[in-house]
Amino acid sequence: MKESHHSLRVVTQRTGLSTHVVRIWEKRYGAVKPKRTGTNRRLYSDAEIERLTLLRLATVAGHGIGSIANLPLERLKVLVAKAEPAGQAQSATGKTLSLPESFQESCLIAVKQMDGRRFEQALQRALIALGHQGLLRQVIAPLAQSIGELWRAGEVTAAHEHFLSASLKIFLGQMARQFAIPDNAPGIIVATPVGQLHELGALMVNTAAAHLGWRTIYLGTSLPAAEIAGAAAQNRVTAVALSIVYPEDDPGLAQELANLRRFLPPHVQIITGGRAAAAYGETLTRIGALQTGDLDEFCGQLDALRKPARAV
Amino acid sequence: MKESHHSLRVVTQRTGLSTHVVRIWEKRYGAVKPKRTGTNRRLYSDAEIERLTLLRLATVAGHGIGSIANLPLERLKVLVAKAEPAGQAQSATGKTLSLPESFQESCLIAVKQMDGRRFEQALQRALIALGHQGLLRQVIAPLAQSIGELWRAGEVTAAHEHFLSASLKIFLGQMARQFAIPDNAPGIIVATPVGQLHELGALMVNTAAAHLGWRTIYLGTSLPAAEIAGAAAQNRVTAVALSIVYPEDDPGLAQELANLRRFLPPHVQIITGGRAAAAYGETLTRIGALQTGDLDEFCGQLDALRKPARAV
DNA sequence: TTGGTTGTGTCAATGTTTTGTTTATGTTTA
DNA sequence: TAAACATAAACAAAACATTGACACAACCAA
Repeated sequence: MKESHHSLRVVTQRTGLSTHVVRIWEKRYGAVKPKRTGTNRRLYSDAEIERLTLLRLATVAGHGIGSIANLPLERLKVLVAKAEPAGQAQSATGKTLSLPESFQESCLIAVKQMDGRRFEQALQRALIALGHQGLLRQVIAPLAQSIGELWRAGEVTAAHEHFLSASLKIFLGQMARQFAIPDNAPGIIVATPVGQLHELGALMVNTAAAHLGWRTIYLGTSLPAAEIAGAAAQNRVTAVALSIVYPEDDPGLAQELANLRRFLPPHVQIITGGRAAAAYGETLTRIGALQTGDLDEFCGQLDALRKPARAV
Repeated sequence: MKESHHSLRVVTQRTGLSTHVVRIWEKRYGAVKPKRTGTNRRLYSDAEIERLTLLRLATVAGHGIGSIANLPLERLKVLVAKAEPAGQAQSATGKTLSLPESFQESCLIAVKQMDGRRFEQALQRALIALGHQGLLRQVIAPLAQSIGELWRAGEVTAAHEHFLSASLKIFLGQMARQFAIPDNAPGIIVATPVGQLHELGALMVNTAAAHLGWRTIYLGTSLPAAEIAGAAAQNRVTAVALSIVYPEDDPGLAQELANLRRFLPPHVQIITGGRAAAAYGETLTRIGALQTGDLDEFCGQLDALRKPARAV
């Protein structure tokens, strides 16, 4: 039982709600009842943050806050879980295993059946149980990896892989949009460089950055350096994140990366990640790009970047 | 049990009906009888939402609302399951006072600023004003076309085009999943054949089909014929929709299409559309594929297919 | 054919309720 | 001292309800 306490700022960061809304929900509807410090500052528990997150998801799904603010946690989860699909019936599962493996399992089953609705429900449940970061790291990332292995092993077809990829793209894209990012938040461009067609990694990065409160500008795959730089200048971003996954030996890519560094304003940080990023390590080091091994590390780097990036 | 109560807003999101229609169906035909809050707001149960969903699907299939509004749930399910012949052919009303051009304009502004949030807001407003079909035909389709022209004219960069494409993909994907589709609805696979990398057309088709009450299985781009056929067999679909946009002279594609026809069960209809589809017209005719010029036509063909559709 | 009737979806006007945002003013923290 | 937090009140914008009217297609009768 962790009884950690968080400030309002952390709450807004993690729920995507504004400070005003959090306070007014407390005052008008008693949605949460945070403890106070000796000097009257609010202190939120993890449970309350989860509750606020669920409330936001439910309001996005169309429910009025006034009519759901006092619902018990379980009811909220039910509301959110079947928010998107108007499906009914399947309440039978009963078991609420919180193990990431069980979520991967149910996702995989849905993918094998190519059942988009069930797949999304599984993801939604995982989101509720594990949170945004947990969903990304413990379910989606392993899933994207294992589908490739299953395909090579002949257990699933390319169609299943396509299905997973297409479904995940939509889910991730929509997930990143759910956060209320203030206009003065630091900006980051997310894309893949020319020749890199693998999109999932970029979308995961995009979602993670949005969850940390960054204003993300997602530009998809295979974008030339000049275009990235142009977009960076137009939007005054703090960083550019590139996902490099598949071709490990593209000679043009090294050149492209060097160009990007030259075109970009010097204060804009380049961050790279993905399976094939290490193959271009030398170039990346030379141009001063941060290299990221996994999402955890990426989040840490974003947090570090955030401090000095106050003034826009 | 859980006599959960939902606001009118939730109903519109889950059924795809407008608030006006929901209210008028209640008033004129007593289609549902929602409870009220102390302040006279309507409160719908899950059962009523399901009922309204079925009613919408039945009206789309050609039934007059006045003659089916009072049918018991079971009868409605039967009606929808084997969408009977009745009147058919929804004609487009066409006239819209809030001109679509203004929506295109505000969308374009958001794209030029690469402001994802504003873009989505603009689309959302257009959705409310024009409805699902109107949004697709009068805003999204023209938008996707005009961005290409603007790019060739040098008024926007490739980054803007990427931004639009990435944002639209997410929006369309999410739009398609909002409808409550019964499990016994006829299925359709949506994809693009090998070599066809343009995804937007397929996503629009996917959304339109979902709105018409089809159970869609979206598989993304560049899928080999064998894979499509495999997915079709596994999911017992009624049709396969292919979007063919860019390479107009791919000799492999004709072969691929012929293979698809051979691999598919004979009763599965192939429907093709997209700018470059006509270039393969001869092959398409030979394999008995339906060729679609625009979304309107596509919707008509889906309606026609529904009648003889027999879930194996 | 014409002209009326019916069924159906949409729109406008008006008032109420709900909800998010802003303002004003004072306190705490770094 | 500047930025973040707190409270309360006021403001503004959605969303909702109700009524009445209108547009348009389909159908029917003269």
